[in-house]
Amino acid sequence: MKIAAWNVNSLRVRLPHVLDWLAREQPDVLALQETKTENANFPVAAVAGAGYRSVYSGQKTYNGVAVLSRSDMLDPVTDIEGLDDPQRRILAVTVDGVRIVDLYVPNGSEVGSDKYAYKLDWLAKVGAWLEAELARHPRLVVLGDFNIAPEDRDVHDPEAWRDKILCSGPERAAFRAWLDLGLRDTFRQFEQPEKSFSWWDYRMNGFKRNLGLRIDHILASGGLECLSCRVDTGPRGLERPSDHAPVVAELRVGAE
DNA sequence: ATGGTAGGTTTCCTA
Repeated sequence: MKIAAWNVNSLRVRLPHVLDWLAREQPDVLALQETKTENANFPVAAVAGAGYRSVYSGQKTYNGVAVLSRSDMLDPVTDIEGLDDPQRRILAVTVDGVRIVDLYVPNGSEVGSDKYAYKLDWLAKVGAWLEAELARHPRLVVLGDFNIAPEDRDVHDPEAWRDKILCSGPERAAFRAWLDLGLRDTFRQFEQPEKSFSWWDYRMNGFKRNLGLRIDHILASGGLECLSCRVDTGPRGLERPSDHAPVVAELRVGAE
């Protein structure tokens, strides 16, 4: 299964990039974040024209997640017990026996802010749900925009970002706690170029100067073998790009 | 400490 995660920062604006990328990369599954599209306006027909089915959980203006797949998607879940959240950030589906959890983790704005407290609470509650989801589904993928750079090597300037949002100790601890549930960061299973990132600020020529962070991730459970994982920086260099690049992994059902 | 850019039922909010 070739699977990818991409924060598109408005699917309406990015639809041409997404359709071109699907045609070129031919993934089995593409998980989108920040679609910023109400369900009634989701571009189902354009996506179907590219050979993909759509499942989505959207809202006006902010957030929004969707999964595009060549195969049927079963048992969609958009809300979890104990998290009464109107923000559309979670979408789980099952494709070919693999449980796929598409997440748009809250940004958190600033360490110490109300949004930061919401982020940490969200991470704890979703983590508890993932633990149960892992017990139900030995073949589990958790992917999307985590808004967490797990380690200093995931940050272009670790000292400037020290204890800042996306890099703070509690955020990194929450990420590690998710790994400790039995998930692997597939990107780090392979040798990677130095300064590999998945997001670059639109400001200050961030992409051209590679002033990025690696905050988009594909985590896989022990029931899945990962054959490769990379960031495709190509779309970030296009005209009118998303500020994120797609992360792509090849998974195979393992022995477990 | 500030600002730069992008998207959105836009004159601020979010990232």
